[in-house]
Formats: sequence, structure tokens, C-alpha cells
Amino acid sequence: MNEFVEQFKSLGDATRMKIIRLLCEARKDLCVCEIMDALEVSHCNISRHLKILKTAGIVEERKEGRWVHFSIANPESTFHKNLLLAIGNLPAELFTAEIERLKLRLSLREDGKCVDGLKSEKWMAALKLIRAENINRYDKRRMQDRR
Amino acid sequence: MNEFVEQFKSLGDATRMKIIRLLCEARKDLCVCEIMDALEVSHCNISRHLKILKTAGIVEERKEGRWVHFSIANPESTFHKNLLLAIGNLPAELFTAEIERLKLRLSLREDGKCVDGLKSEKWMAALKLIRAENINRYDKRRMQDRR
DNA sequence: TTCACGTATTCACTTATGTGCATATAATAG
DNA sequence: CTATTATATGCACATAAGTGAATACGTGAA
Repeated sequence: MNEFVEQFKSLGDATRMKIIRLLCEARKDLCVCEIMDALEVSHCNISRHLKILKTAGIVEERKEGRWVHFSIANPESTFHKNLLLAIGNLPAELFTAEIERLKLRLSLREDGKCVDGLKSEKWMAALKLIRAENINRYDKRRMQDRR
Repeated sequence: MNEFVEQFKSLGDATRMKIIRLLCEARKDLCVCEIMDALEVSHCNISRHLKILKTAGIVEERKEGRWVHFSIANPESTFHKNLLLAIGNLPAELFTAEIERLKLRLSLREDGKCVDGLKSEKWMAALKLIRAENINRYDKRRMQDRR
């Protein structure tokens, strides 16, 4: 019983919900630094959130040297499945920025692997590009909203 | 987004999960005192838990004089539906005692309505009966487990 | 071996959340 | 009108949970 309560609790946080959604959207393992960059949350908090999710059985990890790859855990119960469905079926608009950043971040991978780690200048540069783009979009949307 | 986080949070508590399961099992409105007796939790805590669930949109209320009847809110989203499915599909064994007490409590209704309110002697008497029954069952089960 | 790096954890702090007890509010009965 | 009743809420407190900054741990590279 408490395991189920724990699963609800583990998802009752916006950052952790976003992490799960990103893992669902990516359909592949993600490492801490990729999630960190996509969500723009400090690495230690991502690490902690992932620990909570792992303890609750929502995600699992695979170590490869110093790298740790996280993925959605195979559901052991219909309960777990329903929770994943709940998050997976939320409107994509709620996660637009995060998903966009994740895609960009994943595009930096080489041979399907994260090579950039923390404080990547490549990432900062890529981020500047989409930020400029988003500001343009934002301005256009504001102009339209005023009509 | 925060409404969905709120829904997860509202269900991330054992008492509130049980409340929802009871409402699902009963398939009818329940008042605070019925839930209180079934879960053996103080009335003020049940009232507070119900408020949290109502605020989150999980349950809704219908007032009838001084009586307030709570029921599962009609799902406004597949998210909400999936959460209800998750709880509704949990094994019944997790809620055996609570469901049993609820059935007993509901059997005290007259004309389909709760008439006993708080501190009902009828309820205390009924409770003693099933407690004696359960102790017998418990003893039998322990005897079997030792074989 | 030392240094760099990805991730995990500690420390200190703030905020959130749960409970018991007492009280308040609104509706009903006498 | 007063007393009773079902439910809601305030107060005080303890515990849980979240964060930033700093540090620790384990692995890999030089």
C-alpha cells in the first residue's frame, strides 16, 4: 500500500513530472546532465529527484563507467502503468520548452551517447540560438494576442 | 500543469487514497461520518482530507441541509481518469478492513441515507460484532500459517 | 599517481504538510 | 429561541520535503 502512496508522492512534484515526461518522449535513456539542461534545474536537484523516482520504482538506472543512464522502469503493476499513461497523455503544450531543449540537447550526442556533461559550452551556444528564436516567436505571439 | 501536480499530491496520502477507493467501491455518495467510521480516522481529519481532494478536483460535494455528500468528481481529463483507474484497480486486499467497515456502516442507512452521524452507539455495537468476528478469523489464519 | 568529470550526498535552511484538540459555522430539532 | 448536530476550520506542533551551495564518491584520462 505504501509503495503506491509513494508513487503518487514521487510524481507530485512538477520537476519530477517533467522528468518522467521527458523520459517518455525521448524513448531512450537520459543521463543527469541531459535532464538537467533540458529542465534548467541544478544537477544536484536532478540527481535527488531521480533518486526519489528510482526509490519509488518509477525509473531505473544503468551505469556505464562514470555515466548513469536513467529510463522509465518497466511497469510492475497496472497502477504504475496508469500513472505513466496519465503523464504521457498530458497535452504536449505543457512541456514545449522542456521537450525542445531536450531535443536540442540530444542532438549534441555522438554515437548515441552524451559527450558533453556539465557546463558544456556547446550547450550554452546552442541554447542561445533557440533562446533568440523563442524571443522572436514570443514577440510574434504577443503581437497577435493584442489583436 | 500545477493542477496535475496537485492531483498527484492529493492522492499521495494513504488516507486520501482510501477515501477515493471507498467512494469507488460504494458507487454512491458518502458523508464525512461514514468515511470517518470506515477509516477510523477523526472526523476533522476526514473533513480536511476531503477538502484537499475537492480542491484538487478529485471529488465533489452535494449539500443536503447539514449533511454533505461526497462523490468522485466526473473526470474532466484523461489524466484524472487514469488516476482513478490506478486506484480502482489496486488489489482489494489492500482495503479489506476499510471496505468491510464501510459496508457495515452503509447497512445502517435508512431510506438510503445516513442517519447516525458521529459517535453512534449503533455503529459502536456493530463494530464490536465484526471485531469479534475478525479476531476469530485472525486466530484461524495464524493457526493455518503455522502449518 | 594526480587530475578531471559525472553523479551522489551533506549541511543548513525554508516551506509544506500532516495531526490532535478546540472552536466555529451552518442547519435542524425541540 | 436554545440546544443539538454535521461539517469545517484555527491553533500549535512535529515531521516531511524542497532548495542552493559545498563537498564526497567513483570512474576514466593523462
